[in-house]
Amino acid sequence: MSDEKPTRARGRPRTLDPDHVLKVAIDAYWRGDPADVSVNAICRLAGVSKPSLYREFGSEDGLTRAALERYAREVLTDVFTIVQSGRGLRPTLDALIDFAAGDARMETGCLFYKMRNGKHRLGPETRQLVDDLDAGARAAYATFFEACRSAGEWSEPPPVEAAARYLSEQVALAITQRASSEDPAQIRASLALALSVFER
Amino acid sequence: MSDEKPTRARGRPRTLDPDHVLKVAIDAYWRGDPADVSVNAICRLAGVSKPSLYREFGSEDGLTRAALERYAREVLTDVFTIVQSGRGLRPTLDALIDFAAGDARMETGCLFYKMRNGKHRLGPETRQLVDDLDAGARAAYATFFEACRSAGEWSEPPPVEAAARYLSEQVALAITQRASSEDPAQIRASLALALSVFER
DNA sequence: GCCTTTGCGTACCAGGTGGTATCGAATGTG
DNA sequence: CACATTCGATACCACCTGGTACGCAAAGGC
Repeated sequence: MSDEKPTRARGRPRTLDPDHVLKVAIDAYWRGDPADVSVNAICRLAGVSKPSLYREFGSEDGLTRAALERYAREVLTDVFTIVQSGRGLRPTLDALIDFAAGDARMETGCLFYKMRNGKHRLGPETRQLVDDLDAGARAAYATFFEACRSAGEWSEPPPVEAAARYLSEQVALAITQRASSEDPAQIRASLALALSVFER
Repeated sequence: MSDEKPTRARGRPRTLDPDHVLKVAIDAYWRGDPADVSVNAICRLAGVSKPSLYREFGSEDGLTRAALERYAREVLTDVFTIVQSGRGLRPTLDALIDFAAGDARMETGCLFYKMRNGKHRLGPETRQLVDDLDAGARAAYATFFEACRSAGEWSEPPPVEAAARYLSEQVALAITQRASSEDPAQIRASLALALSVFER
């Protein structure tokens, strides 16, 4: 493609900073409930006019999708890294517990889970991305259990898909609870209890 | 009190049927997401004018509170009955699993949990009722575990409060998942796995 | 017959939503 | 210089929200 350059600067130079807008949007969506944050609010917070935002992202759906995309790239990556680290069963589960119940970034919950909880309110693009991320996470968990089983670390009845679903939902539950300012210690204890089913 | 009578019929006789309105409201809230059902929609569905509804319930908060109150009286009661049935540990947990993963009424989720999930969107009265019901449920679960411990059926480490929280949240998770049309068999399997921590 | 009392419903309110038409500002190009 | 081109911002759109003012209908009391 020839338009990979920073685009011919012919007309009025742009003052809009899409990166900044996206940061503000992610922060606002993440801190509260995505469904309660309007584009007007984002514009106000980012100091940007509404038409500028719409020129950049096309629609509210485009904005939320871009926000979730970036969030996945910058934050969710860490979870995949943990799961794919190749450590054993117990160390990996412990690392997941640490992340879900301890990581400071999850203090107000997870933007992904917040969007997933209100999936029916999202636009089609964002909803699709949510579904893709969800499927990706479950797949990662499944290959993790598969590896553990191959390594002989785990030979209990639940099939890997069921275990992956279970692990995924327990982590989601724990992180979601952190958004309602519950006691992190109790959240950690509950998650540890839930994941103790993989013990013996 | 002397005004317990059907109220002096002096003026125009009322045609509004609060019972019917409440039924319609509960059904609409329950089927979808309470936050997505407006008073306008309730009025349309119930065939009632908005001022009539406001004369009866005062505000949207009053309506949602009345709906949740009745829902608790008619549906949630069954859960309390199960927990307080005095059966043993395993039978009670199995009955809870049956209810959460099998009961036809939970096919579209639980109105209480739907409201709890979007608690910040509720009015003060309804939110208070949600908190009260939540506390009541946890208390019931706690006394249940206490009884099991006294009966010598259960002597594992988790303190009763932690166990109560855990059980409460696992049941909530299972019922909430049913609202997203997931496979009931998998929901049941996940919940059974989660509650297997109380096994030995 | 009137008058009071009560309830119902139309038609409205202010405020917020996602989204856009339009005009002016700021640049490079001829 | 004038022009095309690109961007930004005001000011608007239709629609929906929770909530209400007000006039009319339907009854009992006198």
